[in-house]
Amino acid sequence: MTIFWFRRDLRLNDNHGLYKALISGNKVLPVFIFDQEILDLLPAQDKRVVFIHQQIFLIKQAIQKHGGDLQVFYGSPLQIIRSLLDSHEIRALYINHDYEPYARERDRQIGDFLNEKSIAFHTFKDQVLFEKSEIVKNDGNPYVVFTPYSRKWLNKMQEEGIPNFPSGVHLHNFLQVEPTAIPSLTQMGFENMDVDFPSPHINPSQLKQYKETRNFPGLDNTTHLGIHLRFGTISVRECISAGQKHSGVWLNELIWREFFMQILCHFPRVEKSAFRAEYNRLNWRNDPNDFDKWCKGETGFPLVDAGMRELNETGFMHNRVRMVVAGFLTKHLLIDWRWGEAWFAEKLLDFELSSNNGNWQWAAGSGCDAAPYFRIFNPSEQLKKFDKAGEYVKRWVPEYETLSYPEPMVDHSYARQRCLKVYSASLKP
DNA sequence: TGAAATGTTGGGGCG
DNA sequence: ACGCCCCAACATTTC
Repeated sequence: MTIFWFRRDLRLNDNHGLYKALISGNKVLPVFIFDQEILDLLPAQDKRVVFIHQQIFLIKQAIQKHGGDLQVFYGSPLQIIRSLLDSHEIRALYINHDYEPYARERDRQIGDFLNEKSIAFHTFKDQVLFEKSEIVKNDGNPYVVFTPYSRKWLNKMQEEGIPNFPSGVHLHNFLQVEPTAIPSLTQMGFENMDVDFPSPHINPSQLKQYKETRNFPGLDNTTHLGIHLRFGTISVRECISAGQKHSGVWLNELIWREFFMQILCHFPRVEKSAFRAEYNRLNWRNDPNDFDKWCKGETGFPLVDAGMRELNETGFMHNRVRMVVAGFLTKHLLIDWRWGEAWFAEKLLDFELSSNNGNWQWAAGSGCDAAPYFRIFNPSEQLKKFDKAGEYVKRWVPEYETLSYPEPMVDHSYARQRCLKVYSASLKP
Protein backbone atom coordinates (compact mmCIF):
# COMPACT_ATOMS: atom_id res chain seq x y z
CA MET A 1 0.00 0.00 0.00
CA THR A 2 1.08 3.60 -0.62
CA ILE A 3 -0.09 6.94 0.68
CA PHE A 4 -0.91 9.93 -1.46
CA TRP A 5 -0.87 13.05 0.70
CA PHE A 6 -3.03 15.86 -0.72
CA ARG A 7 -1.79 19.34 0.13
CA ARG A 8 -2.16 22.15 -2.39
CA ASP A 9 -3.39 19.89 -5.18
CA LEU A 10 -7.00 19.31 -4.21
CA ARG A 11 -8.23 17.56 -7.34
CA LEU A 12 -8.32 14.03 -8.73
CA ASN A 13 -7.68 14.70 -12.39
CA ASP A 14 -4.38 15.84 -13.90
CA ASN A 15 -2.68 15.57 -10.52
CA HIS A 16 0.87 14.45 -11.18
CA GLY A 17 1.75 12.83 -7.85
CA LEU A 18 -1.64 11.21 -7.43
CA TYR A 19 -1.45 9.82 -10.96
CA LYS A 20 1.97 8.30 -10.32
CA ALA A 21 0.71 6.73 -7.09
CA LEU A 22 -2.35 5.28 -8.78
CA ILE A 23 -0.35 3.66 -11.58
CA SER A 24 2.36 2.37 -9.24
CA GLY A 25 0.77 -1.06 -8.91
CA ASN A 26 0.01 -0.58 -5.21
CA LYS A 27 -3.26 0.41 -3.61
CA VAL A 28 -3.38 4.08 -2.65
CA LEU A 29 -4.57 5.44 0.68
CA PRO A 30 -5.41 9.12 0.09
CA VAL A 31 -4.77 11.44 3.02
CA PHE A 32 -5.33 15.09 3.88
CA ILE A 33 -4.00 16.79 6.98
CA PHE A 34 -5.23 20.07 8.43
CA ASP A 35 -1.82 21.24 9.63
CA GLN A 36 -2.37 22.53 13.15
CA GLU A 37 0.79 24.59 13.05
CA ILE A 38 -0.60 26.60 10.13
CA LEU A 39 -4.21 26.76 11.32
CA ASP A 40 -3.22 27.96 14.79
CA LEU A 41 -1.99 31.20 13.27
CA LEU A 42 -5.31 31.99 11.55
CA PRO A 43 -8.32 33.89 12.90
CA ALA A 44 -11.51 31.93 13.63
CA GLN A 45 -13.14 33.43 10.57
CA ASP A 46 -11.06 32.42 7.60
CA LYS A 47 -12.76 31.95 4.26
CA ARG A 48 -9.88 29.92 2.89
CA VAL A 49 -10.18 27.28 5.58
CA VAL A 50 -13.87 27.03 4.72
CA PHE A 51 -12.90 26.64 1.07
CA ILE A 52 -10.42 23.87 1.79
CA HIS A 53 -12.96 22.12 4.00
CA GLN A 54 -15.54 22.20 1.20
CA GLN A 55 -13.09 20.92 -1.38
CA ILE A 56 -11.94 18.12 0.91
CA PHE A 57 -15.55 17.07 1.28
CA LEU A 58 -16.03 16.98 -2.50
CA ILE A 59 -12.85 14.97 -3.09
CA LYS A 60 -13.82 12.57 -0.36
CA GLN A 61 -17.21 12.02 -1.98
CA ALA A 62 -15.62 11.46 -5.38
CA ILE A 63 -13.15 8.94 -3.96
CA GLN A 64 -15.95 7.13 -2.13
CA LYS A 65 -17.69 6.60 -5.45
CA HIS A 66 -14.71 4.43 -6.36
CA GLY A 67 -14.90 2.48 -3.09
CA GLY A 68 -12.07 4.31 -1.39
CA ASP A 69 -12.00 7.01 1.25
CA LEU A 70 -10.03 10.15 1.90
CA GLN A 71 -8.65 10.05 5.43
CA VAL A 72 -8.74 13.53 6.88
CA PHE A 73 -6.69 14.45 9.95
CA TYR A 74 -6.07 17.50 12.12
CA GLY A 75 -2.68 17.83 13.77
CA SER A 76 1.01 17.69 13.01
CA PRO A 77 1.81 16.10 9.64
CA LEU A 78 4.93 14.35 10.88
CA GLN A 79 3.13 12.79 13.83
CA ILE A 80 0.16 11.73 11.75
CA ILE A 81 2.32 10.16 9.08
CA ARG A 82 4.31 8.40 11.79
CA SER A 83 1.17 6.89 13.26
CA LEU A 84 -0.12 5.87 9.83
CA LEU A 85 3.13 3.99 9.27
CA ASP A 86 2.63 2.24 12.62
CA SER A 87 -0.88 1.09 11.81
CA HIS A 88 -0.52 0.25 8.09
CA GLU A 89 1.92 -1.56 5.84
CA ILE A 90 3.13 1.43 3.85
CA ARG A 91 5.67 1.06 1.04
CA ALA A 92 5.79 4.63 -0.19
CA LEU A 93 4.57 8.19 0.32
CA TYR A 94 3.67 10.31 -2.71
CA ILE A 95 3.42 14.10 -2.68
CA ASN A 96 3.59 17.06 -5.02
CA HIS A 97 6.20 19.75 -4.44
CA ASP A 98 5.44 22.82 -2.37
CA TYR A 99 8.04 25.59 -2.69
CA GLU A 100 7.32 27.74 0.34
CA PRO A 101 10.02 27.84 3.01
CA TYR A 102 7.79 26.38 5.75
CA ALA A 103 6.61 23.54 3.52
CA ARG A 104 10.10 22.76 2.28
CA GLU A 105 11.38 22.38 5.81
CA ARG A 106 8.37 20.27 6.82
CA ASP A 107 8.80 18.00 3.80
CA ARG A 108 12.53 17.71 4.42
CA GLN A 109 11.86 16.43 7.94
CA ILE A 110 9.32 13.96 6.66
CA GLY A 111 11.73 12.82 3.98
CA ASP A 112 14.42 12.24 6.60
CA PHE A 113 12.01 10.27 8.73
CA LEU A 114 10.88 8.08 5.83
CA ASN A 115 14.48 7.53 4.87
CA GLU A 116 15.22 6.21 8.37
CA LYS A 117 12.32 3.81 8.01
CA SER A 118 13.43 2.83 4.48
CA ILE A 119 10.11 3.90 3.04
CA ALA A 120 10.17 5.40 -0.44
CA PHE A 121 9.36 9.09 -0.75
CA HIS A 122 8.22 10.08 -4.25
CA THR A 123 7.83 13.78 -4.95
CA PHE A 124 6.56 15.46 -8.10
CA LYS A 125 6.27 18.77 -9.86
CA ASP A 126 2.62 19.69 -10.15
CA GLN A 127 1.79 23.27 -9.26
CA VAL A 128 3.92 24.84 -12.00
CA LEU A 129 4.91 23.93 -15.53
CA PHE A 130 8.57 24.67 -14.77
CA GLU A 131 10.00 24.61 -11.27
CA LYS A 132 13.16 25.39 -9.34
CA SER A 133 16.11 25.46 -11.72
CA GLU A 134 14.43 24.30 -14.90
CA ILE A 135 14.53 27.83 -16.30
CA VAL A 136 17.94 29.36 -15.59
CA LYS A 137 20.41 31.52 -17.47
CA ASN A 138 23.02 29.82 -19.61
CA ASP A 139 25.56 30.27 -16.82
CA GLY A 140 23.27 28.34 -14.48
CA ASN A 141 22.21 31.32 -12.38
CA PRO A 142 18.53 32.02 -11.79
CA TYR A 143 16.79 34.74 -13.75
CA VAL A 144 15.97 37.85 -11.76
CA VAL A 145 14.47 39.74 -14.70
CA PHE A 146 11.10 38.68 -16.01
CA THR A 147 11.36 39.23 -19.76
CA PRO A 148 14.28 36.91 -20.54
CA TYR A 149 12.84 34.40 -18.08
CA SER A 150 9.52 34.39 -19.89
CA ARG A 151 11.22 34.04 -23.27
CA LYS A 152 13.04 30.93 -22.16
CA TRP A 153 9.93 29.60 -20.41
CA LEU A 154 7.90 29.93 -23.63
CA ASN A 155 10.61 28.27 -25.71
CA LYS A 156 10.79 25.36 -23.33
CA MET A 157 7.02 24.97 -23.41
CA GLN A 158 7.10 24.93 -27.22
CA GLU A 159 9.82 22.31 -27.22
CA GLU A 160 8.45 20.03 -24.54
CA GLY A 161 4.71 20.56 -24.72
CA ILE A 162 2.35 20.48 -21.75
CA PRO A 163 2.01 17.11 -20.02
CA ASN A 164 -1.27 15.75 -18.70
CA PHE A 165 -1.92 13.12 -16.06
CA PRO A 166 -5.37 11.61 -16.58
CA SER A 167 -6.34 9.69 -13.47
CA GLY A 168 -9.75 8.64 -14.76
CA VAL A 169 -9.26 4.95 -15.51
CA HIS A 170 -6.99 4.42 -12.48
CA LEU A 171 -9.32 5.64 -9.78
CA HIS A 172 -10.26 2.07 -8.80
CA ASN A 173 -6.73 1.75 -7.40
CA PHE A 174 -7.64 3.56 -4.20
CA LEU A 175 -7.53 1.33 -1.16
CA GLN A 176 -11.04 0.01 -0.51
CA VAL A 177 -12.04 1.04 3.02
CA GLU A 178 -15.04 2.05 5.09
CA PRO A 179 -15.78 5.79 5.10
CA THR A 180 -14.44 7.90 7.97
CA ALA A 181 -15.44 11.32 9.27
CA ILE A 182 -13.91 14.73 8.52
CA PRO A 183 -12.95 16.92 11.49
CA SER A 184 -15.51 19.71 11.56
CA LEU A 185 -14.57 23.36 11.23
CA THR A 186 -15.83 23.93 14.77
CA GLN A 187 -13.64 21.15 16.15
CA MET A 188 -10.65 22.90 14.60
CA GLY A 189 -11.67 26.29 16.02
CA PHE A 190 -13.16 27.85 12.89
CA GLU A 191 -16.53 29.29 12.06
CA ASN A 192 -18.45 28.04 9.10
CA MET A 193 -19.26 30.87 6.72
CA ASP A 194 -21.48 31.22 3.71
CA VAL A 195 -19.09 32.34 1.00
CA ASP A 196 -19.61 32.60 -2.74
CA PHE A 197 -16.41 31.12 -4.07
CA PRO A 198 -15.42 31.75 -7.70
CA SER A 199 -16.01 28.97 -10.20
CA PRO A 200 -13.02 26.85 -11.27
CA HIS A 201 -14.27 26.88 -14.84
CA ILE A 202 -12.15 28.43 -17.59
CA ASN A 203 -14.22 30.58 -19.92
CA PRO A 204 -12.55 30.83 -23.37
CA SER A 205 -14.63 33.76 -24.59
CA GLN A 206 -13.74 35.67 -21.42
CA LEU A 207 -10.07 34.89 -22.00
CA LYS A 208 -10.28 36.24 -25.54
CA GLN A 209 -11.39 39.61 -24.15
CA TYR A 210 -8.85 39.55 -21.33
CA LYS A 211 -6.27 41.69 -23.10
CA GLU A 212 -8.70 44.55 -23.77
CA THR A 213 -10.66 44.44 -20.54
CA ARG A 214 -8.30 43.31 -17.81
CA ASN A 215 -7.32 46.77 -16.63
CA PHE A 216 -10.82 48.00 -15.92
CA PRO A 217 -11.95 47.00 -12.45
CA GLY A 218 -15.52 48.07 -13.21
CA LEU A 219 -15.77 45.38 -15.86
CA ASP A 220 -14.22 42.78 -13.57
CA ASN A 221 -13.26 40.54 -16.46
CA THR A 222 -10.37 38.89 -14.66
CA THR A 223 -10.74 35.14 -14.20
CA HIS A 224 -10.80 34.87 -10.38
CA LEU A 225 -8.99 31.54 -10.78
CA GLY A 226 -6.31 32.49 -8.25
CA ILE A 227 -7.87 30.61 -5.35
CA HIS A 228 -8.10 27.49 -7.49
CA LEU A 229 -4.48 27.74 -8.52
CA ARG A 230 -3.53 28.29 -4.91
CA PHE A 231 -5.20 25.13 -3.66
CA GLY A 232 -4.89 23.08 -6.82
CA THR A 233 -8.61 22.81 -7.45
CA ILE A 234 -7.70 23.55 -11.04
CA SER A 235 -4.67 22.21 -12.90
CA VAL A 236 -2.15 24.87 -13.87
CA ARG A 237 -1.39 22.84 -17.00
CA GLU A 238 -5.03 23.18 -18.03
CA CYS A 239 -4.80 26.95 -17.46
CA ILE A 240 -1.59 27.23 -19.46
CA SER A 241 -3.11 25.31 -22.38
CA ALA A 242 -6.10 27.64 -22.32
CA GLY A 243 -3.82 30.67 -22.17
CA GLN A 244 -1.83 29.40 -25.12
CA LYS A 245 -5.02 28.95 -27.12
CA HIS A 246 -6.99 32.03 -26.14
CA SER A 247 -4.85 34.72 -24.48
CA GLY A 248 -1.12 35.28 -24.56
CA VAL A 249 -1.53 38.17 -22.14
CA TRP A 250 -3.19 35.94 -19.57
CA LEU A 251 -0.55 33.27 -20.15
CA ASN A 252 2.00 35.93 -19.33
CA GLU A 253 0.40 36.37 -15.92
CA LEU A 254 0.78 32.64 -15.31
CA ILE A 255 4.46 32.99 -16.22
CA TRP A 256 4.78 35.81 -13.67
CA ARG A 257 3.39 33.35 -11.13
CA GLU A 258 6.10 30.83 -11.97
CA PHE A 259 8.73 33.58 -12.09
CA PHE A 260 7.95 34.60 -8.51
CA MET A 261 7.81 30.96 -7.39
CA GLN A 262 11.30 30.31 -8.65
CA ILE A 263 12.47 33.57 -7.08
CA LEU A 264 11.16 32.44 -3.70
CA CYS A 265 12.76 29.06 -4.26
CA HIS A 266 16.19 30.48 -5.10
CA PHE A 267 16.04 33.41 -2.69
CA PRO A 268 13.98 32.32 0.33
CA ARG A 269 15.29 35.40 2.18
CA VAL A 270 12.78 37.54 0.24
CA GLU A 271 10.06 36.19 2.51
CA LYS A 272 11.42 38.43 5.28
CA SER A 273 13.55 41.05 3.59
CA ALA A 274 14.04 43.11 0.47
CA PHE A 275 15.42 41.43 -2.64
CA ARG A 276 17.55 44.53 -3.15
CA ALA A 277 19.44 44.80 0.10
CA GLU A 278 19.70 48.61 0.11
CA TYR A 279 15.91 48.79 0.53
CA ASN A 280 16.28 47.18 3.94
CA ARG A 281 17.46 50.52 5.26
CA LEU A 282 14.49 52.46 3.99
CA ASN A 283 13.36 55.00 6.52
CA TRP A 284 9.65 54.12 6.64
CA ARG A 285 7.25 56.39 8.52
CA ASN A 286 5.13 53.40 9.62
CA ASP A 287 2.38 55.52 11.16
CA PRO A 288 -0.15 53.10 12.71
CA ASN A 289 -3.05 55.56 12.25
CA ASP A 290 -2.26 55.92 8.56
CA PHE A 291 -2.08 52.15 8.23
CA ASP A 292 -5.45 51.81 9.91
CA LYS A 293 -7.06 54.21 7.44
CA TRP A 294 -5.55 52.30 4.55
CA CYS A 295 -6.76 48.96 5.92
CA LYS A 296 -10.30 50.23 6.37
CA GLY A 297 -10.46 52.01 3.04
CA GLU A 298 -10.81 55.47 4.55
CA THR A 299 -7.96 57.29 2.85
CA GLY A 300 -10.10 59.78 0.94
CA PHE A 301 -8.73 58.46 -2.36
CA PRO A 302 -11.73 56.76 -3.98
CA LEU A 303 -9.86 54.14 -6.01
CA VAL A 304 -7.73 53.14 -3.02
CA ASP A 305 -10.75 52.98 -0.72
CA ALA A 306 -12.82 51.01 -3.22
CA GLY A 307 -10.04 48.43 -3.53
CA MET A 308 -9.54 48.01 0.18
CA ARG A 309 -13.26 47.68 0.81
CA GLU A 310 -13.62 45.14 -1.97
CA LEU A 311 -10.79 43.16 -0.39
CA ASN A 312 -12.19 43.34 3.12
CA GLU A 313 -15.69 42.35 2.07
CA THR A 314 -14.99 39.70 -0.56
CA GLY A 315 -11.42 38.50 -0.18
CA PHE A 316 -10.72 39.69 -3.70
CA MET A 317 -9.30 42.84 -5.25
CA HIS A 318 -8.92 43.61 -8.93
CA ASN A 319 -5.26 43.42 -9.95
CA ARG A 320 -5.03 46.95 -11.33
CA VAL A 321 -6.29 48.22 -7.99
CA ARG A 322 -3.87 46.01 -6.05
CA MET A 323 -1.04 47.91 -7.74
CA VAL A 324 -2.61 51.25 -6.87
CA VAL A 325 -3.24 50.50 -3.19
CA ALA A 326 0.20 48.93 -2.78
CA GLY A 327 1.85 51.95 -4.36
CA PHE A 328 -0.20 54.25 -2.14
CA LEU A 329 0.78 52.45 1.07
CA THR A 330 4.48 52.25 0.31
CA LYS A 331 5.02 55.55 -1.50
CA HIS A 332 2.37 58.01 -0.31
CA LEU A 333 2.20 56.77 3.28
CA LEU A 334 5.77 55.44 3.45
CA ILE A 335 4.68 52.29 5.26
CA ASP A 336 6.82 49.16 5.09
CA TRP A 337 5.66 46.83 2.31
CA ARG A 338 5.61 43.94 4.80
CA TRP A 339 2.67 45.55 6.62
CA GLY A 340 0.65 45.61 3.43
CA GLU A 341 1.83 42.17 2.47
CA ALA A 342 0.59 40.81 5.80
CA TRP A 343 -2.82 42.46 5.39
CA PHE A 344 -3.22 40.95 1.92
CA ALA A 345 -2.02 37.58 3.23
CA GLU A 346 -4.76 37.61 5.81
CA LYS A 347 -7.54 38.77 3.50
CA LEU A 348 -6.95 37.45 -0.01
CA LEU A 349 -8.74 34.26 -0.97
CA ASP A 350 -6.10 33.75 -3.64
CA PHE A 351 -3.18 34.54 -1.34
CA GLU A 352 0.00 32.97 -2.68
CA LEU A 353 3.16 33.72 -0.70
CA SER A 354 5.47 33.95 -3.69
CA SER A 355 3.18 36.18 -5.81
CA ASN A 356 2.09 38.34 -2.90
CA ASN A 357 5.65 38.91 -1.77
CA GLY A 358 6.96 39.41 -5.30
CA ASN A 359 4.29 41.91 -6.21
CA TRP A 360 4.55 43.87 -2.96
CA GLN A 361 8.27 44.16 -3.43
CA TRP A 362 7.60 45.19 -7.01
CA ALA A 363 5.32 47.98 -5.80
CA ALA A 364 7.77 49.13 -3.13
CA GLY A 365 10.63 49.09 -5.62
CA SER A 366 12.61 46.65 -3.49
CA GLY A 367 12.02 43.56 -5.62
CA CYS A 368 13.72 41.89 -8.50
CA ASP A 369 12.76 43.51 -11.78
CA ALA A 370 10.78 46.08 -9.80
CA ALA A 371 9.64 49.41 -11.06
CA PRO A 372 12.18 52.12 -10.10
CA TYR A 373 11.12 53.92 -6.94
CA PHE A 374 10.36 57.18 -8.71
CA ARG A 375 7.53 55.55 -10.62
CA ILE A 376 4.73 56.71 -8.40
CA PHE A 377 1.10 56.03 -9.23
CA ASN A 378 -1.25 58.97 -8.97
CA PRO A 379 -4.50 57.45 -7.62
CA SER A 380 -6.58 60.15 -9.33
CA GLU A 381 -4.90 59.61 -12.69
CA GLN A 382 -5.39 55.87 -12.34
CA LEU A 383 -9.06 56.48 -11.61
CA LYS A 384 -9.39 58.64 -14.74
CA LYS A 385 -7.66 56.04 -16.88
CA PHE A 386 -9.26 52.87 -15.61
CA ASP A 387 -12.57 53.75 -13.99
CA LYS A 388 -13.58 56.90 -15.80
CA ALA A 389 -17.30 56.39 -15.28
CA GLY A 390 -16.73 55.59 -11.62
CA GLU A 391 -18.48 52.26 -11.98
CA TYR A 392 -16.08 50.41 -9.70
CA VAL A 393 -15.73 53.21 -7.18
CA LYS A 394 -19.49 53.65 -6.78
CA ARG A 395 -19.92 49.92 -6.26
CA TRP A 396 -17.59 49.89 -3.24
CA VAL A 397 -17.71 53.49 -2.02
CA PRO A 398 -21.38 54.46 -2.33
CA GLU A 399 -20.85 57.69 -0.35
CA TYR A 400 -18.27 58.94 -2.86
CA GLU A 401 -19.12 62.48 -3.98
CA THR A 402 -21.29 63.06 -0.93
CA LEU A 403 -20.46 65.12 2.14
CA SER A 404 -19.76 62.06 4.28
CA TYR A 405 -16.81 61.01 2.11
CA PRO A 406 -13.53 62.06 3.79
CA GLU A 407 -11.01 64.50 2.36
CA PRO A 408 -7.80 62.92 1.00
CA MET A 409 -5.68 61.97 4.02
CA VAL A 410 -2.63 63.44 2.33
CA ASP A 411 -1.99 65.83 -0.55
CA HIS A 412 -0.82 63.85 -3.55
CA SER A 413 1.89 66.16 -4.78
CA TYR A 414 3.21 66.72 -1.25
CA ALA A 415 3.31 62.95 -0.62
CA ARG A 416 5.01 62.38 -3.94
CA GLN A 417 7.78 64.85 -3.14
CA ARG A 418 8.17 63.42 0.35
CA CYS A 419 8.46 59.90 -1.08
CA LEU A 420 11.16 60.91 -3.56
CA LYS A 421 13.09 62.63 -0.78
CA VAL A 422 12.88 59.75 1.71
CA TYR A 423 13.63 57.04 -0.84
CA SER A 424 16.60 58.81 -2.35
CA ALA A 425 18.05 59.73 1.08
CA SER A 426 17.57 56.19 2.43
CA LEU A 427 19.01 54.48 -0.61
CA LYS A 428 22.10 56.66 -0.84
CA PRO A 429 25.12 54.36 -0.41
C1' DT B 1 2.37 47.97 -15.26
C1' DG B 2 3.89 56.35 -13.97
C1' DA B 3 3.53 60.88 -13.89
C1' DA B 4 5.39 65.49 -13.73
C1' DA B 5 8.42 68.70 -15.63
C1' DT B 6 10.49 70.46 -19.39
C1' DG B 7 11.28 71.06 -24.31
C1' DT B 8 9.67 71.51 -29.19
C1' DT B 9 6.60 72.51 -32.83
C1' DG B 10 3.26 74.80 -35.42
C1' DG B 11 -1.18 77.14 -36.12
C1' DG B 12 -3.53 81.28 -35.37
C1' DG B 13 -4.45 85.97 -33.45
C1' DC B 14 -2.77 90.34 -33.59
C1' DG B 15 -0.32 94.71 -34.39
C1' DA C 1 3.25 90.04 -45.61
C1' DC C 2 5.74 89.80 -41.43
C1' DG C 3 7.24 89.16 -36.67
C1' DC C 4 5.78 88.25 -32.24
C1' DC C 5 3.35 85.90 -28.76
C1' DC C 6 0.30 82.41 -26.92
C1' DC C 7 -0.80 77.91 -26.24
C1' DA C 8 -2.29 73.33 -27.37
C1' DA C 9 -0.37 69.14 -28.78
C1' DC C 10 3.12 66.22 -28.78
C1' DA C 11 7.90 64.59 -27.52
C1' DT C 12 11.57 64.05 -24.35
C1' DT C 13 13.64 64.18 -19.95
C1' DT C 14 13.53 63.76 -15.15
C1' DC C 15 12.22 62.04 -10.70
